[in-house]
Amino acid sequence: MNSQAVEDYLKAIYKLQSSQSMVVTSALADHLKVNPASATGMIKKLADSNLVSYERYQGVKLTPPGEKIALEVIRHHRLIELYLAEALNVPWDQVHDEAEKWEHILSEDLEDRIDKILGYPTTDPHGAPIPSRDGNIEQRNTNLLSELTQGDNAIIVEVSDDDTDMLRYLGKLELYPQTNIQIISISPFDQLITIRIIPNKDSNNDFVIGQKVASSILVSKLEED
Amino acid sequence: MNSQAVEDYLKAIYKLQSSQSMVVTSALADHLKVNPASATGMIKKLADSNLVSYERYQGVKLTPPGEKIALEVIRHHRLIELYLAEALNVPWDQVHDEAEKWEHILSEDLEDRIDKILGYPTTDPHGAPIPSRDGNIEQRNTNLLSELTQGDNAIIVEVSDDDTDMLRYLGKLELYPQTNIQIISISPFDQLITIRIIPNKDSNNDFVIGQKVASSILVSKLEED
DNA sequence: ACTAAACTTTAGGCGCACCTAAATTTTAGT
DNA sequence: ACTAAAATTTAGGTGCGCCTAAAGTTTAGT
Repeated sequence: MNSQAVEDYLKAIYKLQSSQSMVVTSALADHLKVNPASATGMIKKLADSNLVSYERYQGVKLTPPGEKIALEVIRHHRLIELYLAEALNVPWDQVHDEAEKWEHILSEDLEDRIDKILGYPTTDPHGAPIPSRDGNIEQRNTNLLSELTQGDNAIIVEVSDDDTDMLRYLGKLELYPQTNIQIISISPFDQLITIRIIPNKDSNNDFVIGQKVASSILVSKLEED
Repeated sequence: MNSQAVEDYLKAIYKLQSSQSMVVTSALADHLKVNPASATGMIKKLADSNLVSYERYQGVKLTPPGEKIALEVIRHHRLIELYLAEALNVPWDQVHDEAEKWEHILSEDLEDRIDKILGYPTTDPHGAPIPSRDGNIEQRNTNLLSELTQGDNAIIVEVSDDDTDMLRYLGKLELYPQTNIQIISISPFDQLITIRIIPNKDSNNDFVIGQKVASSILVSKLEED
């Protein structure tokens, strides 16, 4: 087995696993943009290597060794994203695609050098936690921005990193991780959300986002004033 | 055709072409550590794509488009080597192996960013010239250190970059690019070369190198005092 | 000029990850 | 509980770069 393919599959399973506890073949195939039949084939090989546990027609789940590899790749990916942003000034909407390529060839030695230069960071430019070298990853209590209700105060924790256009748009709106926001209102029927960035008292700067944007933002709720 | 394989073949042909004007199948196969039959197969595909010109049983030569790609890859390789050495403190005997992996995935955008950060450099850590973006590479008038004769003064221009152990050894001897040396003597029969590093007047620091080391160093002769 | 050795190419196969089409299993609606 | 639709797997095939073994070409020595 080619290790790049293995890493891509394990990483995809890891990401999909957060929503469902068992990842279904079609979801995996969709995510990797391969035919479901191809995913089945690869899944069987991964199961033979003990990287996933697999039940025919049911789905797939990472084993501990599979999860370890997934977390190593994710660590590489996020360290590289941050390094590209900090050291090479790559805009945050481009770092993901670059990191997708680099994550598979990063040596342990370079990983350590980058980690050190960045000062042992814990989150990437999109706010996602960087797993530790030994495979620990911070668990957070978050909500989708789309789940909030009128009046809620929250801090943006993380934005999804894989949609360049979305990221550029969020950048324009200045919706970065660590930004405090308040939900001013939610319109009935079409669920448009009016938001205010919090240090800003001027209601002229309120703006409206739709469901698609709102569900690409992870927040942590803050106590009301 | 997988582009990594194509790039590796073109780069290898470029390097071998400097010694012979037509590269023979077995030399290419040796360099790439594949079976000669495999090289033949790939050569045919490269010829079909107009990247090399090929005569059965005679050998292979880069076409202009093939050379352009080769020089782009070499530019990537050398920029990355220098970047790793300068920005990430990777020791000079390790940068080659890392660069071998990174050269194939470097985007134009990142290439430019790295080039700029390094101040548009013209040589890599081993003294090899970095091709320009449009594919020009400095031609030099050099000799192998092993070709010099007693009394010659010379400056080290370049050392071969692909032998980790050799590089570590040269580092220990402080034989870096830009170092001035003098050939003190050459022993008969076994051709051992006694060398002095030139700002050093103390003959106690003279040392002896053999043919293998001497032929991994490119020098430019200096006028006698 | 000939022949043996060295080199190169051809022929036939392999594993990889992918694909389409057909068969199987699960699911959801009545 | 049954059946139609949806999801999944199996079967069979592709291109890729690699391999070994056999056949063909060039070369160097007599």
